[in-house]
Amino acid sequence: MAIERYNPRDAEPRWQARWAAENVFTTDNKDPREKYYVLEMFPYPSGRIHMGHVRNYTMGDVVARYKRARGYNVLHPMGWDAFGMPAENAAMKNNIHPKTWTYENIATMRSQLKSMGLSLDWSREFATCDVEYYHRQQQLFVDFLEKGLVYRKNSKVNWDPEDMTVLANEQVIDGRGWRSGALVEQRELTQWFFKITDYAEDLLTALDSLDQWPEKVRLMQRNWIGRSEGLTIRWQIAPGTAPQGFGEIAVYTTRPDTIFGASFMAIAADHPLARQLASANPEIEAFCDECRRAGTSLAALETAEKRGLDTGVRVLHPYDKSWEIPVYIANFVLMDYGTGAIFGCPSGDQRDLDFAHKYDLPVVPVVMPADGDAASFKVTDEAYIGDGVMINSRFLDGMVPAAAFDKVASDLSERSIGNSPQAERRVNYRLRDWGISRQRYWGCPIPVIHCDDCGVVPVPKADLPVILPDDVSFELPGNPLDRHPTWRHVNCPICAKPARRETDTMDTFVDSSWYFARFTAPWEDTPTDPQAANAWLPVNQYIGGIEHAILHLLYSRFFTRAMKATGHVGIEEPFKGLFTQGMVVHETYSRGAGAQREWITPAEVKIEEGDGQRRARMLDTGEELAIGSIEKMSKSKKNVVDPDDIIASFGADTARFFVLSDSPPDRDVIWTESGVEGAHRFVQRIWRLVSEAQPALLHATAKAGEDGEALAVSQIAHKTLKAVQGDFDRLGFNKAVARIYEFTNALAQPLSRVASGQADASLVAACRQAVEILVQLIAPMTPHLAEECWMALGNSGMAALQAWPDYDEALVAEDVIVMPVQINGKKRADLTIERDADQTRIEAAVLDLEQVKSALDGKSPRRIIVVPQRIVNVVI
RNA sequence: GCGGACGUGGCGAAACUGGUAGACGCAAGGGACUUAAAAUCCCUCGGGCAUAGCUCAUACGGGUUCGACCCCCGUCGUCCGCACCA
Repeated sequence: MAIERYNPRDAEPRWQARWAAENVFTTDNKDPREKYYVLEMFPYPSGRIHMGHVRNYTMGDVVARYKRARGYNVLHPMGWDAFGMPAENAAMKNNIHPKTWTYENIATMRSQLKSMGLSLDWSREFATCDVEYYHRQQQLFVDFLEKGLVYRKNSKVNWDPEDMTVLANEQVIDGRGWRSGALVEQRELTQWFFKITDYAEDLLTALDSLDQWPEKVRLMQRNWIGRSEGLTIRWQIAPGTAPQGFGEIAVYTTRPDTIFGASFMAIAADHPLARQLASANPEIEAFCDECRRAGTSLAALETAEKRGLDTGVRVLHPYDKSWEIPVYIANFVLMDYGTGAIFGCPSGDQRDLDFAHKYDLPVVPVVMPADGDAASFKVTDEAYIGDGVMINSRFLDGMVPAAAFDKVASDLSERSIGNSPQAERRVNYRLRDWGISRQRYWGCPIPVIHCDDCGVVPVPKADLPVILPDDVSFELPGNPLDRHPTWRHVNCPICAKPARRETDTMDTFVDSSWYFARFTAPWEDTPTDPQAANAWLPVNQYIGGIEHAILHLLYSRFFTRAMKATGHVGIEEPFKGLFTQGMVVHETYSRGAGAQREWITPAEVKIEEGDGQRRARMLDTGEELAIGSIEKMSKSKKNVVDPDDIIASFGADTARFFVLSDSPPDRDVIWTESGVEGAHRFVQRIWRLVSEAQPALLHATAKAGEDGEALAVSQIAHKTLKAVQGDFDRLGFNKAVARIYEFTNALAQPLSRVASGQADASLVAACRQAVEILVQLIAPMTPHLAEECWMALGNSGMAALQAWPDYDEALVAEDVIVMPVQINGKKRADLTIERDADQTRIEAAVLDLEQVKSALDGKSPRRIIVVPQRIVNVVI
């Protein structure tokens, strides 16, 4: 009988249509079953989906389908992170409206995602650029404003003078705008900020509770928040050395114990004292300007020389009024950390040491190793930063640094200058407040109005949404909202006099900081339905790229807290489980070299293998190409494989199965043509095995046999079921794939016997049950194939709706097991024995083995180690 | 510089809590079927000696243990994150 090859082009759209028609994946909030929320990071609608999306959404879909089978009420939604610069860039370049561009891209990508057969609840879909969505975001903003979680302040920003816009630090490359190439300026602008620092401590300590997050991500967030404990010390200025009005300088230090090693003080170029001095002294002014310019380029910091300028100002040592210390302006001191001023202890800090050498300042060692000799210990080229014992520090001598820290802290805290203590213990964070103002069109308008009389007035909720105008032009650089003829002119909501709208829009990271909450009730006219949000959140399993380890995931954690403070949710942590998946990478192909190098896309390349050689040739001309390194798929290297092409030639199931195979999901997976073909072979093989045996399986009536081959088939089926279940629980998709391959290999023989009529009724019955289990195991990964097989087996209903089978413990645990027998730690024999055999019985059986007898040669063993059900080791 | 992760066949990788190292897939080689090809099926596949079995082998050098890819110490290498944070 001729078996037709499985045809995904026919089967896949058919099942997708049926799932949609029967609303199989639409989620009901009122469903009483236990809830499970699985979410993948939503895509930016850049134009087309790429293989990274395929991998990300396939993993999430496996979890969703698996959890659904396990009886959960699963929420698995999809949306679009749709505001952002690329739409405006496209508008400027191609004269297409950002809105048109974005929604067209969404339409394309939506149909691409649908062709993957993802079990998504499309009824909850939204884009962040939908008025419906950003309306609610404006409501949130107003609530945050009322709660004091939003404020305005002057802030230094990277300003691109050509494009007339603010750039993020990442968009400044070597001091120039990434688009315009213009030299970036530092500008002071009034910007809106979210008070994320209010939650710094909480965001830090709560990381400990996120035990289903990768340790790596938690560590990155810990470092980003950057907590330090120290002391702010006020140093008095030596009379007559500083301009009027400056009597002291406050310094933040984490090492007050090293105070007797101080040999200079350094302040930032933007420190008030530095500014004051600069205004009266051109030399100082020039130096400060230079420091500011250098600060523009992040990359330059790596190599920038530590430089300083002696201001002539002197401060008095807190413990010795006769000890004067010079004050420098230095290019490495940051105004926005601590107090913008430091004291330098060259012996205990490499940077301070370099500075001291350069400007010939004293180097006094104050900490030495515990076993050191105070008389001879010197710091010359390398600062000593380790623990140890205090020296050259008067009354601190002999203490450990931690004790010296406490002594100085309590000492100076009790003294006062004027009415306040000379020093205070302080906790500092590296984390800055989140600046969200963007001088852009394609973003959520910040809903406030500037009135000359009433100041900054939030737009009343009844007047929301503030809708982006459609009639804007992109012919000129800058923010189109600024030059719109009418949009910005409104009346003040308080005094009704003419006023101006805020024309800045919000950072797009705001949009993605709460979308997961919106999915729980996207129909509400408030940002959330707190009841629904609390029922679904936190997201049980969030899946996305490691590149969002800090920004998006930290902002979302802050936002959830802010939403709790304003009554929109009752929880603090948005994501209970987080999984960061690896990238899809591909070999690169090219011809030519250097500047002439031309990259060739894999679709035009064929690979030849043999005799240990691997060659790449042009498909059409046969020209040999250079095979380059394996890299992330990117347009510039052209090593991109289009998911549409793969789905068209192999089907979605093959693509899905391939991205789950081979590599652990948190590591990069290498896309190879032969690997895809392997996955496709598997899909065809399953179909062939099922359809060849189908006529016989359809008529299986007997009970599965409890011995011989039928038992073996049942055992492997249930063992695989148990193992794959565990793999899915731990997101070990590559292991699940391997086990399913093994299972399939084991079924091939019995099934071919079934197909050719050589199997007895009990084997046929066992095979039928095993095949059904196989189909259910593959259903989360290759759902269309599973439906097709499920139907072929004569079952009614859809595979997608079947409950996960329970494995039979009796079939998983065998009565008789094979234990490896080692002699002196090396495997020498196998022992077949009852599973529950006791120590004595095993020892006796082992000593009876030929290999053991000959090794012992009549002697008795020194020891026999028996690990029940695992291994035996005979020590001779 | 600071912090972290990783290192296993030709390749991607398995190996539970310290218990048979290399499952599974890819590639390769050989064979069957076929006029032929595709598809499919069977065999081999870490190194060495030898083909039964022995021996070496999880980056390298030590250690702990009856037993180490796994734990400890040291060395080398790769990747990632942060980076003037006082």
